[in-house]
Amino acid sequence: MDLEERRNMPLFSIGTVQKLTGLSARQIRYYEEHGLIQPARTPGNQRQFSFADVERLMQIRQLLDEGHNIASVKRNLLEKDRRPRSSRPLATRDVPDSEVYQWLERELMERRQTGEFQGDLSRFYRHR
DNA sequence: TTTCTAACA
DNA sequence: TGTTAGGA
Repeated sequence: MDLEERRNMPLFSIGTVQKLTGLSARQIRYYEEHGLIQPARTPGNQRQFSFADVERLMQIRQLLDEGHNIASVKRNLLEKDRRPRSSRPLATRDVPDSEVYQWLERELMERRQTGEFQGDLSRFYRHR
């Protein structure tokens, strides 16, 4: 199983992704309607998000925080999708999982400090 | 209990 | 975007 395979493996429910990204479930579903993300589905029709989906949603959140509207975010991401191997094959490197995990942890720590989490994820970290 | 779709005092 | 209804 290679890295890309792991990044695209469906693992999280919308509730988890909601906490991870700080976006509401409503927003997450809305972005899917607009083709910004395409999470997998369980046999029961429930969404299952991969690390790749979570990263993408975090990127959407970042753009939103920077003041972009949905249309702007949409253009930004669709543009990125249009040139996967064409204009960024040699320019882009594969991000190692270890780096992704570090990034995710940093994001989570920041939100925990700002009280964005209600302590439900605190068990994932050492209390010092 | 959580998530899903559809729709709007 | 929030929120609610009604079902899985």
